[in-house]
Amino acid sequence: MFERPRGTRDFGPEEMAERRKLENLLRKTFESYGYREVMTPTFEHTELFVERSGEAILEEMYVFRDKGGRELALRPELTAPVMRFYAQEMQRRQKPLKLYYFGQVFRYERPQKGRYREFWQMGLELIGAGSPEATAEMISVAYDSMLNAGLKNFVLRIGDVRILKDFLEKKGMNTGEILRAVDKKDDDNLPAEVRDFIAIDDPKELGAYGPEDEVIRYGEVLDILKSAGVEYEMDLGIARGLDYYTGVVFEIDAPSLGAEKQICGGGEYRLAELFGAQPVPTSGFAIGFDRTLLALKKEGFVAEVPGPCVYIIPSEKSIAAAFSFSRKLRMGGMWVEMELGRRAIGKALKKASNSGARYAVIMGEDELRKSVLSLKDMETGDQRELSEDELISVLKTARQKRY
RNA sequence: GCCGGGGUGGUGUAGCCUGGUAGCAUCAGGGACUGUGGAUCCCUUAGCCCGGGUUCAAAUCCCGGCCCCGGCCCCA
Repeated sequence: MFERPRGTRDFGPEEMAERRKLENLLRKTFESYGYREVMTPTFEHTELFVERSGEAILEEMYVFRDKGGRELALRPELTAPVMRFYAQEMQRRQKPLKLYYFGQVFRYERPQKGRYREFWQMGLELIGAGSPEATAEMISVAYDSMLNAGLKNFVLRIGDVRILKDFLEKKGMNTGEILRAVDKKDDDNLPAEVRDFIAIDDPKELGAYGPEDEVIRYGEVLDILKSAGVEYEMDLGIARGLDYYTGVVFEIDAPSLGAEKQICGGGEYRLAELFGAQPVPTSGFAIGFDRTLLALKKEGFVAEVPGPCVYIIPSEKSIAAAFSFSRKLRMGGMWVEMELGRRAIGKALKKASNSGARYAVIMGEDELRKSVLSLKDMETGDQRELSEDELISVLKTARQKRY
C-alpha cells in the first residue's frame, strides 16, 4: 500500500462538499467588492520567491531543477506570482485593479494541526489605490469573508508597521529580535517602553508618535472601519515579518485553533517595483482556507448533502426504457439515478432511500403491462401510477420547489 | 530542527502494563423477504504502519524508520 506524502491530504465527497461550500461563500464576498479571479502557475522560478522573501525561504520551499536546468519552486504563496503577472501583463489596466485568487500552495514545514505541506489560500490584491478608504475596504473584504462564512469566534487586529518601525528606530531598537518578540507579544523580553507602546489602544494617543502623515492615515482607516461597524482591535504589535509591508497591516485569528490560529493576514505593501513595474500603491491579504474551515467546523459548520431528485427502478424488461427516460430527465437538468445493480425492488428502494432521493420511479412488469409508471414519494410513502408526461410535470414542479 | 503522545478490519475501538486462539460496534455486500425503503435477525468480505532484534512464542517487550496528533522553533 502507498501512503500519502507527508503533510498532504485526500478529501472525500463529504469534505469536498464542505470545501466547495466555503469556497463559494468566500468567492461571493470577494466578488461583491468587485474582485475578479486570476490564476497563475503552480510552480515558478525559484528566484521569484527569493526576491520577495529572502534566501531564508529556500529552506521552506519545494525546490527542484527541471530537465532544462531551470531552478523552479512550488509556490509557497500567491502574492508574488500575482504581482509578477501584473508587472508582466496588466500594468496598463484601469486602476484600481482588483484581483483575487484561490489555489493551493506548498511549504516544506513540519505538519501539525492546521499546518500542512499542501494547503489552500484565497486572497486578493488591490492595485493602484492607496487611500485610507481603499485600505479600509480591503480589510473589510477580509472581515466580511469571515462573517459571510458564518464564523463567530474570530478577532481582527489592525496595526501599522510604518508607525511601529519609526518608533523602534527612534529608540534604536529596530532589530529582528525585538520585532519577533513584538509580533509574538513576548512581554518578558520587551523593554517596558515598547510594551507600553504596543499596548496603546486609541489612535488619538498616537499624537506624540510619527510619522505624522502615517499616524493620520492609520487613524482614518480605523475611523472608516469603525463607522462601518467593523469590529477590530488596535494592535501596533503586528510586525508581519517582511520588509515590504509599508503601512497598515492586519491579522485575523480564530482563537479556537490553538497554536496555528492565524487564519488571515495582509496589509499595504510595495512589491510592484521589485518585479519591474511602475511603483503603485498596493495592498492585499491571504486567507488560510484550511484553517478557516477547521475553525468553522469547530462551530458546527456543515455542508448539506443533497440527494437525487429521482431514483429509477426498472425491471429487466424495462432497462432500455428506463435508461432513455433517465437521460431525458437529466437533459432537463434533474439529478437522476437509475438502479444499476439489477436489485430486487425492495433492495432498490432501500438504495434509493439511502441515497436521499426525493422520489422513486418504479418501471416494473405491472407498469409495463398497464403502460404507466409508478411514482413513489420517499418522504410520505405515497405511491401512484402516472403516465410519463404526468410524471415529468410532477417532477418539474417538485424540482422548482426544492431542487 | 526540538519535546511529548499515538498508529489494531473501510470507519470507531478492546486487547498491550502482566508475551501464548486478535474481540466488539459500525459501514459495505448478500440472505430471511419470489413487486415495495429506513426495523429485526443471520451470513460474508476485511485488520495488528514498515523493518530489524529478544523469545519456544511478539499486536504486546527493545531499536530504527514512516505517518498522525499536541506543543516549541519558524511562519512569506
